[in-house]
Amino acid sequence: MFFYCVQTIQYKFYIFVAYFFNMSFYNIEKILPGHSIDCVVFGFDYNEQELNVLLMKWKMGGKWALPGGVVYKDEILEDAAHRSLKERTGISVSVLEQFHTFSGINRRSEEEIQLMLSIAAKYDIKIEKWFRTRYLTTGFVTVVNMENTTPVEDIYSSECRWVPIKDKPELVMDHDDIFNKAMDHVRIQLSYLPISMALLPEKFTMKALKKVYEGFLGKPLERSNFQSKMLKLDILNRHEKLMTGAANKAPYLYSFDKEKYESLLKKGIGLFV
Amino acid sequence: MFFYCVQTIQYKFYIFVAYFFNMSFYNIEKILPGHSIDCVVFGFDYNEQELNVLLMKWKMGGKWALPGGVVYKDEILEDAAHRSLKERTGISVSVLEQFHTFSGINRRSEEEIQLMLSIAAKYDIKIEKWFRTRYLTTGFVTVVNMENTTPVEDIYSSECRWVPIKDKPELVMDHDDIFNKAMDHVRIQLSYLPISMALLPEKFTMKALKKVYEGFLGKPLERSNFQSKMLKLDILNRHEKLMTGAANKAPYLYSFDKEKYESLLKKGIGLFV
DNA sequence: GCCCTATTGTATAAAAATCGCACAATAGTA
DNA sequence: TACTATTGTGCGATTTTTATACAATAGGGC
Repeated sequence: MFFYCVQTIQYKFYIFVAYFFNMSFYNIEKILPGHSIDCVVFGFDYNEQELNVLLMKWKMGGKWALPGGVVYKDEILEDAAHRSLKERTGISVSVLEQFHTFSGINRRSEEEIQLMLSIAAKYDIKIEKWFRTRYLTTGFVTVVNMENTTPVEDIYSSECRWVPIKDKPELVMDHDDIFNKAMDHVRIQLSYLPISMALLPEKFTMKALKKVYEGFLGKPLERSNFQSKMLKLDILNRHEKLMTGAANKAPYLYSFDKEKYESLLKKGIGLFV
Repeated sequence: MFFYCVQTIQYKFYIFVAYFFNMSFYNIEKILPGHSIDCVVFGFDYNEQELNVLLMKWKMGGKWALPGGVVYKDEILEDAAHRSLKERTGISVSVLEQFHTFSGINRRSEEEIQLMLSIAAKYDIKIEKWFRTRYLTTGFVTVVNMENTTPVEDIYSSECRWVPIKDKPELVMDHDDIFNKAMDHVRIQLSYLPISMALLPEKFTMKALKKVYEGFLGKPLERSNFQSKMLKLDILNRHEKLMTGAANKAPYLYSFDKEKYESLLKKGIGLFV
């Protein structure tokens, strides 16, 4: 026991697994069985001023999913998350924070298994047992500045792009649960940390910052009070005005003061803290 | 691959593993390989008015550890945590919340492996590979009322008891990291949720409630303001006075109003909430 | 019983934070 | 030049927080 051995499996099955998990034949023996990671990457669309999430559309089955991947035997979960996200979407992020490990017995529904099997039948390989293999997955979350990103689909997905969270489609497996839990996680953090720096471009308007908060909180905030509250935190620098071409007063651009921001992050803004 | 089979292993090795993991011979084939759980159980000592943590002392090696255990193939992590805690310490809790999954490559230090091997040598079995097998573990945390508990060691531990957190000894493997992360988790929760109900007896003094908060926050709070803040939350009922025999004014006893407590828990007490 | 001590419950003033609304400033348009 | 939509800011009213004071009181010592 505990010295698990890989059973003799047909070459075709290897290929199938490689297809499914974006791994070369060589890497299969390097993966840690039974555990995967999934990433919930939030981005802010500065033009539309709304919150987005990074999704990919699986070629096999055509459903949308969070970008995720396997963990290698010599890799911690955090590294697996960074690597997988980069490999599968082309996006590198500096911070990925784990928020929950999902261990449902049947994370794949029976309908999804049947769908996969009907597709896989074309490949003429026995994969039912594989689809029924239990995988735990650890969810990671991060927020990034959409502007600097160009999501690229990998060979196992037909699409990879930002989707406004108000338009989020139903996701595969238990990915909707993962997404919702990520929202909760960020919402709670927002109450005691200003985590919005990574979401916005270098310079941004106060309106955009407010939209970020409203996006996660799911409710409108009072404009002038939000502004004064943020300014009073003393983590913003003011720059030139932004001429939009609209017939109204031009807003100032702001940026985060990195040092002050970091020290406030450490301190937190809590009830007793 | 992915159909893992248990290699032929000597009977003695089975026994050893059963010894180590508190499992009957039969259960060995039912466990999910590679993933375990560990529980950080906080209790409040109403007499000494201080925060404690539930620890067990391993017979093998004599070091202290958090109570933990394996996960069965047909079990989610949450159930595994409840079952393991009950089996290994005799303590049943209503809520166990996961807070982090620890995936370090070498969660067991080289010294610990050598120590275990030197002890295991007496059993005349090859176990080095087993001790080097990688296990991820998910940390769970809960708070309970110590008064109603009687920790009982299992056959693999020489002791199981409450330890004041100020006296916490060094723990095995990465259990100190797990403990610290649990403290952080509760401290953050404390900032937006009154989570102290489970820690205290039915009726308690305001002083005890304050000690709970101070225990997690690690800093003193102002007495009268703490009192008025708590009363203003409107979740406490006041009862008869407690005659301690001390030469001073007797404090009232309080209890949580379950309904109001639950609704406040749902609502939270946050910055924008 | 009478003073003393340590602790508890509460009141309150001062300071700070929050909230709602008003209003001036202004980039562009008609 | 008037008008519109939006932004930055001021400010009083209200609420919350903080620090401190003080009365109440259970028991001990005499």
